[in-house]
Amino acid sequence: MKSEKISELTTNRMSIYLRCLNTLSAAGIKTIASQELAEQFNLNSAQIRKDLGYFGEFGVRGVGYFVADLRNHITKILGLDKPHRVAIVGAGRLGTALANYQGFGNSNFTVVALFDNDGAKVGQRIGPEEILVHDVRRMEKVVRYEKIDVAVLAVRRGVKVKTVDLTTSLESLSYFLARPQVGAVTSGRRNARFEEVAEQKEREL
Amino acid sequence: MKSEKISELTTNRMSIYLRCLNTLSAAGIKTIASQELAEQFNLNSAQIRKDLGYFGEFGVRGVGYFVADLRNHITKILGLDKPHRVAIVGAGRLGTALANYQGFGNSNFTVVALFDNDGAKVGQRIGPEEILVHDVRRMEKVVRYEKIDVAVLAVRRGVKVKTVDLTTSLESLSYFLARPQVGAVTSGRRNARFEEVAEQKEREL
DNA sequence: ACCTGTGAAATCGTTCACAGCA
DNA sequence: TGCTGTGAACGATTTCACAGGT
Repeated sequence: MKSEKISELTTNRMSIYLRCLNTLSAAGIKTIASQELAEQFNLNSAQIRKDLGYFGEFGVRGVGYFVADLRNHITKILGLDKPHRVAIVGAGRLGTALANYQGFGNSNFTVVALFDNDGAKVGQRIGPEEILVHDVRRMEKVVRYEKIDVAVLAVRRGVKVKTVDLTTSLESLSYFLARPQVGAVTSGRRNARFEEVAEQKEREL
Repeated sequence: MKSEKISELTTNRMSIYLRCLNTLSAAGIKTIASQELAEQFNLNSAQIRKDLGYFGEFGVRGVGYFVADLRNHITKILGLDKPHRVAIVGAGRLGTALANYQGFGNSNFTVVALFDNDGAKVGQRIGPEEILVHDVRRMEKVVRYEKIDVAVLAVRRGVKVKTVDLTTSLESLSYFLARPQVGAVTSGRRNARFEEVAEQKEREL
């Protein structure tokens, strides 16, 4: 375990390993070798060992990794054992779909607020959780008050539609959130603390 | 212009350049230097010149690139001057949303078929274009008959939700489709000919 | 015997820096 | 002079290969 900078490529893969470990765990599989894990994603087994090696020595020589054990480690490493409070900026179709999306239900990400600059939308409550749509101008205040630590841009003036893998992105982001000062993002030019989810013209998905 | 393998990173950026050129063109701007273009995306100007350099010499020293000209070149390079016929596999919520999605309207991608293994869905017609839902078992036949050259997986058994940038991905894919034998994908582990859009559990977006 | 952990090598991608042309 | 095109330098990431535990 070295204290190098961790690249986003690595944290993305950590998230993928975690999903695989969850499946293995559910299937009752107790141990797994890097070689077997690698075959699931056609990755090189050395890459998996290297990725894990940045964070510690979790394996047993001659055996492999204990599934439950490694799963716990990665969950901690990615900061997924701590809750995250998410704001969605843009209460259009995509933002609304995200607010309704139950897929985060069993994760530690909770959508706690929406923001929009359309006065007609401000004050509305969206989805089963009745999440309030705030005026964007009140963002700073609401972010502080609601202790929001992740923002998802679901709308912005612009030309592009850009969608990212929400689960991997949020889990990867969680890693960097868990290390306020330490790990600067070494790959990619995006600011890891402000994950863009979509930029679109007028029409939304 | 060398005949090197083109990486997916490059074709992705080509798609981005194209979008920018469309905007510049609409704004009536005639020429652009790599430096100015680079500033739009905080990229290095050499990277843009290098990317373009894989495909030819499109610039004029001392001037830059002619917007209309470069736009035409990139459109051709990405194979976007030729139509693509898209099938969506999975007629669940996401697949239906994609079939309804008008965002491809002015592009050369046309959704011509949906597939599902749910007998209740087979035979239905989706969206304003009334795209027919076929039985997955007839996929091979329909693909041939409808001359489908791009498939989008909108559903699959699995655990993950994975979303990719549709526009950039399809445009990038188009490049590799345009070169049947030549350019193998050099980066990434996905098969460029089978672009995955989403894998989800039961519930869909 | 098997599989991890990790330096070293190889590969891949980006940026520099400058020759050369308009 | 200004900007392209590109070899060379650099930096980052992946893969090899093997020493070292169990």
